[in-house]
Amino acid sequence: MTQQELADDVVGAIDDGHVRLGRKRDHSRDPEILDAALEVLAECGYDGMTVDMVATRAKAGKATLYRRWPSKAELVIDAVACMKAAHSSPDDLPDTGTLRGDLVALIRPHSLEDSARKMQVMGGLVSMIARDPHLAEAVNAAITEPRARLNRILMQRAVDRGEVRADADLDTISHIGPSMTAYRSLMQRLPVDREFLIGIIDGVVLPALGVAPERSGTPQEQSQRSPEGQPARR
Amino acid sequence: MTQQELADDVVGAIDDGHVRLGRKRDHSRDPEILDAALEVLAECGYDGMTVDMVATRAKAGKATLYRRWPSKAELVIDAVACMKAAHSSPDDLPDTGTLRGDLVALIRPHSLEDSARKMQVMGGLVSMIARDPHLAEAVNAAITEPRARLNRILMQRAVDRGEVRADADLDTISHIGPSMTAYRSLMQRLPVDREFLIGIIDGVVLPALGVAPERSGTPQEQSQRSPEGQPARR
DNA sequence: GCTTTCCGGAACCGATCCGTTCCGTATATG
DNA sequence: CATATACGGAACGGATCGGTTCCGGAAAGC
Repeated sequence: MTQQELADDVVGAIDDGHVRLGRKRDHSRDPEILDAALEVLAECGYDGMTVDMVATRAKAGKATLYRRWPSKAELVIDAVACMKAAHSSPDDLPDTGTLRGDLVALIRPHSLEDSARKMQVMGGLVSMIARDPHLAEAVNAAITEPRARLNRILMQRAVDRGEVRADADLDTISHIGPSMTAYRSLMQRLPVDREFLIGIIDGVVLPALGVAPERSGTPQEQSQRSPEGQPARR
Repeated sequence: MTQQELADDVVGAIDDGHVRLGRKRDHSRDPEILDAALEVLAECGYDGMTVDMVATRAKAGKATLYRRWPSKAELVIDAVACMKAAHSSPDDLPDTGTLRGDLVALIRPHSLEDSARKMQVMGGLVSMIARDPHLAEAVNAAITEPRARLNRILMQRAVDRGEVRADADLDTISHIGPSMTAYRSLMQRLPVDREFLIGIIDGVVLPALGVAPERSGTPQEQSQRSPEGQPARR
């Protein structure tokens, strides 16, 4: 607890990547552990999650976890923070020429699944967010902000193209999707599927941006055109 | 759970208000207890709330609570269910002549405060909602649905007046306010004030309903009075 | 005034969980 | 092969909490 731990924290000072892990902890198993933490977090929520569950699922010992993180809270904060990593790759930015096309292009099975998982994690953390500003910041930086930023970028591009009104409140509008998705998923417990999201885009987001509801069929009129992938109009 | 409880549930059969509380539990202190439960729930969340806290705050003994409710979970469900009572009074239905006026009229200090409290309770229950369908139903019936219905009624009236498009998806649009309020309050931890709500009404809800912003220069400065004959609806 | 009933308060029990400690072992170094 | 290190696993200690039991006393009924 004293000299022992302090000595452990002395870095080996040689950083040639692979050899000489010498003194300091190597963190090589962090990803598995953090992933397991997120998994349990999504399933059981913060209070329902136990450190043993995480250790077991990561096939690690509880001691290993406590050698690396000082407490359950810090582990969770780290796990949340690491969600941001898998994001903001440039191919996540579609460019179909129209804002509607871009927004719809974001709806893919992988995206739905990823978003659903994030929502579950968020749901499990809500009650804790209210009491731990540090965690609140982590959630905001890892989940809330990236998602809104993505929308904001697409919308700003549309503004620059002259496709939408320049005076629209993008800060507010970029949160419509996340808000209604979270509410539907966590509070109403209804499925967040492609149909729902397209309804939001056509029925809420685009109108808020002053984009006229193009084309005959209003969103409500089932586009009996083709139930699955819409015929790529271009 | 068996004969004992069944016998207890036999009512004294005399309902002259004050005398002869005979066999059944009298429930006279239920309101204080349920209110205390909601208070603690809002502050600490479901898992952070202890039965002792509720008892202490209601100036009751823990035993009294367990005489009336079989478990913490049932107590919480009852507490949530009783939130619905204070609602749906007819004076909660403003009638200003325009939808925007009605929606704005709903924003009052009391309303903001009441809504904030409900959000806190909801936030404390989110992780539990995911795992207890019974509780999920209670939350939906007591919080989610009443709020959306109120919006839906006002909007439907506006539709009947011809103020908004008849083909708008009121089911979706009536959830915009609650969704964005919950997200802002619980996830982003930003204040839900009058300014924010008016921004939602003018920037999101009314545009989604096809009501042109009455404010200055926008694509079509259509007055909200003439509903623009829908081109061949249906 | 006496009895009955219920309530508030406190002690109690069993289970759970965080965080720590200990140990046998697998792996990497030399 | 010998040594050192960290790891997985298990057991432990302390604290908390759900739920139960018990008791002194207050209030209602006779």
